[in-house]
Amino acid sequence: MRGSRRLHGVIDPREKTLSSEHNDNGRRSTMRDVATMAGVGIATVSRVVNGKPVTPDLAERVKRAAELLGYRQDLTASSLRRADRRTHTLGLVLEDAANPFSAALHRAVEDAAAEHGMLLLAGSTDEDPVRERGLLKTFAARRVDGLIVVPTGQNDTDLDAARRAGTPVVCMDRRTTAPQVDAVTVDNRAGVQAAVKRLHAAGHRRIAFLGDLRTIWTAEERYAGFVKGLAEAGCVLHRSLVRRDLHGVEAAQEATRELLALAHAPTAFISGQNLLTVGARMALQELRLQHRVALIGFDDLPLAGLLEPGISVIAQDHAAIGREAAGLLFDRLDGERGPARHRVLPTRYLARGSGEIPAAEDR
Amino acid sequence: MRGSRRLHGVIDPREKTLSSEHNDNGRRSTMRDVATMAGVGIATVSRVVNGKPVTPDLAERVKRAAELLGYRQDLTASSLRRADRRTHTLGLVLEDAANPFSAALHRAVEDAAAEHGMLLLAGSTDEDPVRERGLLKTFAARRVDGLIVVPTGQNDTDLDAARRAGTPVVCMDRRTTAPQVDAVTVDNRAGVQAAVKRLHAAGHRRIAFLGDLRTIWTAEERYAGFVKGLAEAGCVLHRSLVRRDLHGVEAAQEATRELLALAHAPTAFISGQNLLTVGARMALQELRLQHRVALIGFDDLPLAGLLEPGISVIAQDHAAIGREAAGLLFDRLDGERGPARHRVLPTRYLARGSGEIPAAEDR
DNA sequence: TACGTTCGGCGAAACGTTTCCAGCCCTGCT
DNA sequence: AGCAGGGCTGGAAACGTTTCGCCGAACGTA
Repeated sequence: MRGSRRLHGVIDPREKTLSSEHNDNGRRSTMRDVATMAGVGIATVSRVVNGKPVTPDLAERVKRAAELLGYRQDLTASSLRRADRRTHTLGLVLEDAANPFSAALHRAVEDAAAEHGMLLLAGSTDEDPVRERGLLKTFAARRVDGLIVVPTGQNDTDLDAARRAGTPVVCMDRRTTAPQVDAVTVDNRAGVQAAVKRLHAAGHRRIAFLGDLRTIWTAEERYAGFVKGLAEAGCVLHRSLVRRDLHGVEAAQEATRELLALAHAPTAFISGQNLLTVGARMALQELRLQHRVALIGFDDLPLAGLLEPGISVIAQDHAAIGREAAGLLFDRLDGERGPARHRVLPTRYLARGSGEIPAAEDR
Repeated sequence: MRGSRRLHGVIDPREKTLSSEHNDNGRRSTMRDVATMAGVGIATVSRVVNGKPVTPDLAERVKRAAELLGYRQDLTASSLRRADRRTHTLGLVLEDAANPFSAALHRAVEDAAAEHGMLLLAGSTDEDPVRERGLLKTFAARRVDGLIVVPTGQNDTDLDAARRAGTPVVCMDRRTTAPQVDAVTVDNRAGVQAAVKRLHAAGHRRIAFLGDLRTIWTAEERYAGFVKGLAEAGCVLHRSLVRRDLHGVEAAQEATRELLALAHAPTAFISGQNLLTVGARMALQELRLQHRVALIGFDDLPLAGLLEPGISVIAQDHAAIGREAAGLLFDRLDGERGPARHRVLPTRYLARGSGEIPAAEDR
C-alpha cells in the first residue's frame, strides 16, 4: 500500500496535475498534499520544512514535491501548535506613521526585528487613547510576541495589562506610569536645559516656549527642562511667553505670531517638537524675523541645514532609540525577568545659526 | 452533571481563582475555559464572541466569565478555521520606511486598512530584490489577505506568483511587468515634461537631469518625460548633462558639483527623486548658486517652502496614491475578478522660486 | 393530548501544523 | 546468531477556534 504511493525519487506527474500554487480543489497545497505526493509521512514533511535531520533521499523527494505543488508553509497554523507559540511578529504603536520622526523609529525597529527573523505590525494612534487601546487589543488578539509602544500616556493600565498577560512591552521615546514597563527615552530635560543656557548666555532674557499636548510625556519633560534652565540661569519665567498644548504646524505658527505681536515680544523661541519648530519658523519668516529672533527646536528636521539661517536643534538619535527599544524587548523574549529598565540616551545640540542669534539691543 | 457546572447567572469565584489574564497553568485563558466557567458549550462562547444571536441570559454569563478570566480571542486560531480564512492583515512592501515619501504612503494605506478592520505588516526593501523576495515569502507564509507593493522591478515573477496563489496584489507608485497586477501611479512623464517646458520657456537651453537607479520604474518614466519634454521644446539633449543611477543625497550632491564644474555648465537642473533634490540643492548652496541656477525636483519635501529660494517641485498626492491602492486591493478582496487596472493620478507643479529662475545671460 | 416544526445549544469534527510516541530497521556487541 | 540500543519514520493527538449535525425543548395546531 505504501509502496504504491512511493515514487522512489521520481515525481509522477499524474499524481498532482497542477503546475503550481493550487491543488485540484483550488485550495492551497498543504503538508498533507506534499506528504502524499512524496510518499512520506506528514511528520517527515514538517521536519524537512523546519530543517531538522532527515534521510537525504526522503528530504530530496519532499523538496521536489513541495516545489511542484508550490507549497508554502502556513505560519499561522505553525505558531498555533508550536511549543513556544511564537508568531515572530512584533506590534509597533506609533504616534503617526507619516511623521518623519515616527518613520525613523519604525525603520530602526524594523531592522532590529529583521535580524531576529521578526516582522512588524504597525499602527498610528494620533495621540488618541481610544485608537491606542484598539491597537493594543488587536495586537494582543494576533498574539504578537512583543510590543514596542510610543504611548499616548492615557492608557497606561492597558500597557501593564498586556505585560501581565505575558506580552513583553517596551515604551519608546516616552515613559509610562505603569511601573514595570521597560522604556527608552532621551534626556529631554537636559537637552532643553542646555539650550536655554545657551540662549541666556547669548543675552536673551525673554525666551518663549512652544510645547506640544501636555498629555505627552516628552512635552512635559521638555517644559520641565525649560523651567529648570531658566531657574539655573537666574532668568525670569514669563508665563505669557509659554504656550503649551499646541499640536501641529498651524497651531505653532499662530502662537508664534501672537507672541511676536506682544509689546514685550520674546527675543528667542524654544520649540518642543519638530512640527512646532516648522510652524514657528514659518511665522518668523512671514515677518522676516528669522535673522533677528533666535529659534531652537527639539528634534531634527530634514532640510534644517539648508535654510538661511539653518535651524539649530536639540537632536536625538532615532536609530539608536529604535535599536535600544528593540534590544530591551529581545532581552525579555530571551527570558529576562528582572525589574523594569529605563535607558536614557543623550541628545546632541546642532548649532546651525538660528540658535546662535544674539539678543538684539532692542526691537 | 451539566447542572453542577452551571452557575445560573452567578459567577462562582472558586471555579477560577485567577484575577485576570492567566488561568491556573499560566496559560492564557481559552474559549474552553470561558465555556466551563459560564457553564455553556464552547460553541456558544464562539457565537457570543462573534456577535451572533444568543439567548441574552447565556450571553451575559459568557461575557462575565470572559471578563473575569481576561479572555482574549486568538485570531490566529480563528482565521485558521474560519470559512473565509481571512487574517485581516495586509502586507506592505516599501522602499524604505524611514523615507518621508514611503511613510506618507504607509499612513494612507493604514487609514484605508483601518476602515476595513485590517492591520498592516510592513517591510522595507532598500531596492534590494533579495529582500523584496524575502518579504513576499514571509508575507505569504503569514497568509496576508492582500499585498500592496512598491516593487523594486526585479522580482516581477514573484509578484505574479503571489497573485496566482490567490493573494491579490497591487503595485503602488510603480508599475510592474507582471501583466495581470493592478497598479496606482502618478503621471511621471507628463509631470517632468511640463517642468522641462517651463524651464525652456524661461530661456534655459542647458538643462541637466539627475536620475535614480534605472531599475526603478519611476526613474525611467521621469527620464522619458525629460527626453520628451526637450524634444517637444526643440531643445538639444546634452548627454553630458544627464546623470542617472544616482541613489541617495551624497551621490546627487557629488554629481551636481561635477556638472557645475563643466565648461558649459547647466543653467537648470531637474531632479528625479526627493533625496536627489536635496543633494542637488546642497551642492548649489555650497557654491552659492541657488539663486542663479534653476532647480525643479520631483516629489515634495517637508521644508521646501521655507528655503530661500523655495524649491519648486512636481508634487504627488501621497495620500491619494495610498488610498487608491488600498481601494483597488479591497475591490479584489470583495471578489472583483476583472483584468488588471491601472490608475494614473496627476501631478501638480508647485512654483516656489527655484524653478522660476530665468537662464542667466552668461555665467 | 399528541404530533410536527422550529429554534437554539451542545459535542465533535475540522483547519494545517508540530509534537509525542510507538514501531521499525539497522548496527554493534556478546 | 541473538539481542540491546539508537536513530528515523509515520500515525495520531493537540493547539484554539469555527462550523456541522444532532438533539431536546418549546410552541402551535389538530
